Amino acid sequence: MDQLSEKGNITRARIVETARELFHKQGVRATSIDQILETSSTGKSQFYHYFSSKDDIVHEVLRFYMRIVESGRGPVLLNIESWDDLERFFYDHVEGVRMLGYERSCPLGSIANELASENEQVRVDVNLVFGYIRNSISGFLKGLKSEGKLKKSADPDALSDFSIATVQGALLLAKVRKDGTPAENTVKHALIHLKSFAK
Amino acid sequence: MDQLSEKGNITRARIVETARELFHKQGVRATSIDQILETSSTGKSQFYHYFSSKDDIVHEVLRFYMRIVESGRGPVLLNIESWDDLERFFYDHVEGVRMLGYERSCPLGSIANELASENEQVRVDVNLVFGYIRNSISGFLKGLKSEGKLKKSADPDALSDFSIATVQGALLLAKVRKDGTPAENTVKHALIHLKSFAK
Amino acid sequence: MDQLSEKGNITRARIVETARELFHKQGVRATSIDQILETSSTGKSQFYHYFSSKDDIVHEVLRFYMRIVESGRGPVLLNIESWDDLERFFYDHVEGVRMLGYERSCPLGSIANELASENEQVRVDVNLVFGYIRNSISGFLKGLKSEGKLKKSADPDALSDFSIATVQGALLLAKVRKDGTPAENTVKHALIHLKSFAK
Amino acid sequence: MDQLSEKGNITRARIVETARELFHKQGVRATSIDQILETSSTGKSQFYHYFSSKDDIVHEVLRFYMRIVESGRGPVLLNIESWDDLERFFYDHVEGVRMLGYERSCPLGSIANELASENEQVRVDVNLVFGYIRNSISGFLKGLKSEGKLKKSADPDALSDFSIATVQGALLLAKVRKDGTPAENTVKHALIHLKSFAK
DNA sequence: TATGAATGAGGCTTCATTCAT
DNA sequence: AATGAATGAAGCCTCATTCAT
Repeated sequence: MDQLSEKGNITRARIVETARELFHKQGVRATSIDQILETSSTGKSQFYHYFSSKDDIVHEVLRFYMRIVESGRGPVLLNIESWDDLERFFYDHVEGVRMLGYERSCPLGSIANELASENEQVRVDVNLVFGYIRNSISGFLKGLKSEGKLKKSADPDALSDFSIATVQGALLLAKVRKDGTPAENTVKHALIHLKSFAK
Repeated sequence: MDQLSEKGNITRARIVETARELFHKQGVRATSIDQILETSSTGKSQFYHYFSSKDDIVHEVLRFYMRIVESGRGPVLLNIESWDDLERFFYDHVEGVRMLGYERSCPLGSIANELASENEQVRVDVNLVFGYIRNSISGFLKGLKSEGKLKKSADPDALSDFSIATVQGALLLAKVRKDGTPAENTVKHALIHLKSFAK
Repeated sequence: MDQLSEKGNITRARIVETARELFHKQGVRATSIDQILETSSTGKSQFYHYFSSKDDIVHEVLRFYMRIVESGRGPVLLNIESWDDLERFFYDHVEGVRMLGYERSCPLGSIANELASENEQVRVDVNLVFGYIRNSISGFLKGLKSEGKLKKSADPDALSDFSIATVQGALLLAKVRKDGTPAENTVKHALIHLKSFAK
Repeated sequence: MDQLSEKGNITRARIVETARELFHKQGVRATSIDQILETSSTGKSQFYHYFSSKDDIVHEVLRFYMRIVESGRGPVLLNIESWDDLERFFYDHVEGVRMLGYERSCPLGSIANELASENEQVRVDVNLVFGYIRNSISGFLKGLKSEGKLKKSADPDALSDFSIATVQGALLLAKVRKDGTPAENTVKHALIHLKSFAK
């Protein structure tokens, strides 16, 4: 019984993981449920045992990203506690797309871009993740500020948004150029700007 | 004779314009050819009289943006000749998505994000437009530099990439947040950073 | 369980049988997948559950003929072991098209004629069937030869090709004339010629 | 005026010639009117100026073959007046498909095979051509007979049908095998058989 | 005689989803 | 928990044909 349900969880996890990868690689609409099942070697109609619809698995994938982010187990450092961490936050992202040949941008940004206008749930889901990151960065900056290590003119929330936007734009530009240089330039200058507020 | 060919061009232009609008609103994959034809009140299969495939009309839409950009007739100031122009470049973009209720991001960025990985032509097309804008900005900065009005440490090309990326990221963030504030914060700081190189 | 899979197989077999009949009656290109499904009372898009494409079902139909030929369950005697068998081989074919009002020729020849130039798989598939028949006839003739019952000048392989070609030509002529006489004349003379090598 | 109508005739002839070639190469159904017009560099809708329908141009192509046959200007000797002529009749056909890489069979046989069952006009048209050839051969044989140079048992009409059928079958076999050998074997034996009636 | 825009039916194929077991 | 057959709408595209000039 327990074994079975565990097996189920494994199957379910395999489907989510495959979907996540395919959504990132080619987009949500370009990915059919059949392709997810084939790629994950899952028998047809297993899908509707675990998920209620395609929208549902998109939601699950986004929740998966949220869990990754919360747990800190992802490939990108998100728990920002120092200027070095913030630098890693930026460069981890650029390194991430470099490893994929600059053929993908941020998986969350992509999905949001594709679906946010017609699927409010997607927008909210992505917002949650972005919000978490935002809090991580602004928390760090607020800490600095309370320690008197940040200029008074610095607005932690605004600078967090600036950071997230810059990363998103950098990754998109890398994909369009199929080259990491513009992304590196972007994050480099973003960091220079952010650090200009340090005292 | 002239009327006829004009009529044809009108139909064609109507299809392109409708496609452009729908692609921006809901994405390319979410837009069916039938929907383009219905929305533009065009009889079925006129489409393939003017375009060879769906990819073809995507290409045409992107070429349309290129023409808009080259002619300077678009809603965004792209012919950058002063710091004020650069400021307008950033804020025109934010204003553009504000008018659409923050439900869309950059039409070019969206299409690239959705299709660039699987459609090289799309990537190249978007690159052309981005390249034009990049040249416009870096041209301005290079001019400043030759006049001694820009710090020597400033790299015009890198700063152009930074500008484009920030705008793209800002618009995406506006869409995800359904709110213009983060975008405004982003472009504000981008401008501060850019101007920090002025002498 | 068994019933289910049988039900599936039955659906599939029904599709193949209907396709086979329609291909023979009106040609492959003249037969739409929709027509196959309607005629076989199969719900739409069941088709792609069992076959990957139209080419695929053509392939399956040709494989069906191959199985018929190998199993000897077809309406034509193909297991040639005597002069009488060879005679029946010829006359079975003519009788076959007579029953269909001389409105069709050989189903394999038709499909090959229509598609072999653009579909190598079809050519290969038909070749396999023709090759089987060729071996059957030449095997018989070689047997005769080894028993000294065939003139030394007789070339079993060449005479097999001659037999197959004559049958194909006879059936086509019957269709063009909507009359069996020329086909009968053809196979009669083919047999006379073949028997002229008997000792 | 005259020039114009002549120009028209040239356009028309070009369309017919292109259609003839494409029908032979890939079949009638596989050839679209658009393809005919494109291949012949003819503006669209010129077609319906000269022909009333696709069936009509098929008819015209078949009438073209009839005229070729009647005029004796074709690549195949059809005016049979000697055993040598008959031999050439057979070998010209095989040589004809050899030059086309054994990728096509008889253009008339192909069209008949594809359409005769559903288009009576096509059947009649092909029959006319085949009938002409039949008369040519049987005329020769009847002449021989009246001169006492043919065995009494020989039936000129039956042997003509046999000749036509063998050629058709030979060409089809060449196409299926993508090799001329079986066709050569077939016509060789057909000739042996025919000559066996010579006195 | 000539042009090309327009039409609409239909072809092949894919999709998300449900059903029966 | 799992299987795969079944469904029907919809997607992209091609076709033969007609219209307007």
